[in-house]
Amino acid sequence: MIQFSITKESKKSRARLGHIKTPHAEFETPCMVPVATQATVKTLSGDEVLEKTKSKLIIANTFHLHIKPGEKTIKRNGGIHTFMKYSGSIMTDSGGFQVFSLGFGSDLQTNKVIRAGKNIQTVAIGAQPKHIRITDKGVYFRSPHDGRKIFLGPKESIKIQADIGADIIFAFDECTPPSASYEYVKQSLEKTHRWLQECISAKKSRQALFGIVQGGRYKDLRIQSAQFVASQKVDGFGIGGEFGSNKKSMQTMLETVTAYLPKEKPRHLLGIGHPEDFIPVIKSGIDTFDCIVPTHYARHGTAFTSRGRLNMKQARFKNSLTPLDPLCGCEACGTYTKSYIHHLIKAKEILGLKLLSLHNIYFFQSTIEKIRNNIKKGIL
RNA sequence: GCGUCGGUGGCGGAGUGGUCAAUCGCAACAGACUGUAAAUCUGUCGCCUUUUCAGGCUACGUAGGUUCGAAUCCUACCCGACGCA
Repeated sequence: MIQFSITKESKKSRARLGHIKTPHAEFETPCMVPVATQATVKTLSGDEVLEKTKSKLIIANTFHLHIKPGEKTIKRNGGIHTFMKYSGSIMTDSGGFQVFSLGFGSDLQTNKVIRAGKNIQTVAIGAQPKHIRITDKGVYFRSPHDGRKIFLGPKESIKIQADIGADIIFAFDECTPPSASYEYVKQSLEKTHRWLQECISAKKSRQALFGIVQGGRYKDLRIQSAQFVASQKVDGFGIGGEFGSNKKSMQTMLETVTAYLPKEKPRHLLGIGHPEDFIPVIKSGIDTFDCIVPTHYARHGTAFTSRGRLNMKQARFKNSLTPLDPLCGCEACGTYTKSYIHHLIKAKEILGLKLLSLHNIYFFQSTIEKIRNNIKKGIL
């Protein structure tokens, strides 16, 4: 179980300051949740995440941990916290995103957010992805590693998540593709809602269960979903999928959704979080959100800074003796020059990826800390 | 000294008469990435003309030659590897 309290509500927007206490840690919201798909925030140890990136909540993945190493192994280790030696709070995503990423996402070669101008084939009602099969009971996957068949439905997901042992677990949903037709999303939504009820009755543990609001880019479906999930016995809310092809439509949609959610329960936005998204997302009433961006971009050589993105592969940093961001208080910025980090990245040294991951997460959290302060001061 | 094989763009290495500014790999340069299979993917990569499905120039060790046409054939020279003295 978790405790959530709201410490301040903005008068200027739907933003709120909050406090979450889980069996493992407590922290202030809004905050960004680093992604630890395979029980590691890639390149960082649990201690490093906790002590060097200001992150007290991370999110791991049910589907991937089920395949490797298997939930039983994690259980034998005493649960995911002791397994990965992270003493903060942990969420597990249910595997619902893999219904998209290994399904239509893979077929259409698209991400969950479509860039404006990019045309993706519409997914019509009744369509099935090539490599997985979505049924009323759950989803037949193929393991990305060896191709073996894996079935995941609401009961299976909840059971696996119980063994993994995170503080907060998510209901099994279908994350619909951004190009899904209205009819497809409508039908999928009914299934996701049914699955939520099955998740609720399957849950035996004391873990907090978050139900997920879907509905794609269709406002009435989003409202319908928010109302349904709000009516269920859940401890909080996840908001998933895509919200339209521009940032403005995302904020509008999120404001619509949160308006239908009881304010005393926490809201987690799944898989969104470029720095330019922070303010619109937080202003629309989101408490936590996870994103691969800080770590994923780090491994591709990008540093996020108060002066924008830096592509650390570029030769212009070869002899730059200043830190990534002079305003940043992270270990990487306090210790190393851009010249050194540029060298590490060019030389494909692992430390470079690690320092950028550490910096990016710290930078994201610091930026959000400033936003929290602005809410506190009544500016936002 | 004789013989054999070889010298190709930053590097490695294809190509053996025209469709070759030259396959490919690496490096370099630029870009993408939003509930992470992928530390990955995409583009550019001789020089010049504003970018161009456009045009011009210089290129395959050096210098000549054969040919309508040569990185590709011939001659000489230089350099390298190996073999024999």
